[in-house]
Amino acid sequence: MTKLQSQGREPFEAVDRAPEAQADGFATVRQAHESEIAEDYVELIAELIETRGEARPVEIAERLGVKPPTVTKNISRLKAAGLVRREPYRAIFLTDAGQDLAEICRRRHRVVVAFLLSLGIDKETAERDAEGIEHHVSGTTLEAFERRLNQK
Amino acid sequence: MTKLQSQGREPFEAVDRAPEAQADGFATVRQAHESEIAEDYVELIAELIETRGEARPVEIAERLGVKPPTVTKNISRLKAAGLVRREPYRAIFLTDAGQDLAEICRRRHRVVVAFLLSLGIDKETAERDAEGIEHHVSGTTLEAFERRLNQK
DNA sequence: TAGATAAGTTAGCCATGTCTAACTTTGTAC
DNA sequence: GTACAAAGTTAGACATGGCTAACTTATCTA
Repeated sequence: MTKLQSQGREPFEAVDRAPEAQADGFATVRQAHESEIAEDYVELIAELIETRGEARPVEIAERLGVKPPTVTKNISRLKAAGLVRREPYRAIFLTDAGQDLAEICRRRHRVVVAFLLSLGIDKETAERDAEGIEHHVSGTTLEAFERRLNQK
Repeated sequence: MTKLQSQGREPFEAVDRAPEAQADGFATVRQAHESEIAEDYVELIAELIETRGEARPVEIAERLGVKPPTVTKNISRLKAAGLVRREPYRAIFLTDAGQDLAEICRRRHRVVVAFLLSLGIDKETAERDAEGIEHHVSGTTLEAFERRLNQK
């Protein structure tokens, strides 16, 4: 666990943590990065299927701000991971696992955005920051956000 | 800008954003990833200098949970970026630019941790989540966190 | 139904960030 | 002052996630 907080020289003193705990934290962040792409893709695919009727690479590329070959490559990885189902040159569908993941991500995304908005942050910033923050919000923290949202 | 929120079928409806705004958001996240390592390193180096008197690769490796060669490689990049000063086989020092960045990062880190703690989240989780979240918190959001902290 | 255009893929490049194995340097303890 | 252990570096591999250029497939339209 963590040691006690130190003397309080500064307004918010750094919590002095055990090296392994700190290393674990960074490992968690690195792991989160690896799943971010999968999460962003399934989230976006679910969104596109809902709003557009289907998810096409060209649209995914546009929304993510990347080029089509990047999408092709990443979709293959998603397929290998069992998250999407698809034939070459056709639209992209989510497997059950993909849909479950999308559901979790979209819900988490909405909670984070709503929470930021509740702090008085403007929509554009809330969406922008949520995009990055959401992947690093643990279940515990997400619950805290929801608790705060409900008690308002 | 964003369109208006839609019908509200779900508890938190997804905000329907223009594709370019969304793409910008993802681009911002990708950019943030590129500076994360630099930020983590200078933050940690500043911390080690303060608490241990000097920053050594072996300790950085231990704290970040990576192997020494990884640290060597990343420190070279930091040196190339003008953030650290150092001779091979000797301790690592921050340049003025590195110190400025460290200061900003440490302050942001402390605010994020304090904010999470203020939501009733336990220390270990707060530290862990902050490690990932801090790199994606814009100035606007950081201010909102501080405002909230001060008004308690 | 033939061509043109748009969409999608493949191939191959690059940078990042991790690793292991092997080597060099530093510092210390006799 | 030498030898050994610890710290640090170098070399080289690998996966990820971008890109461009060139090719293939699908679609639409005249």
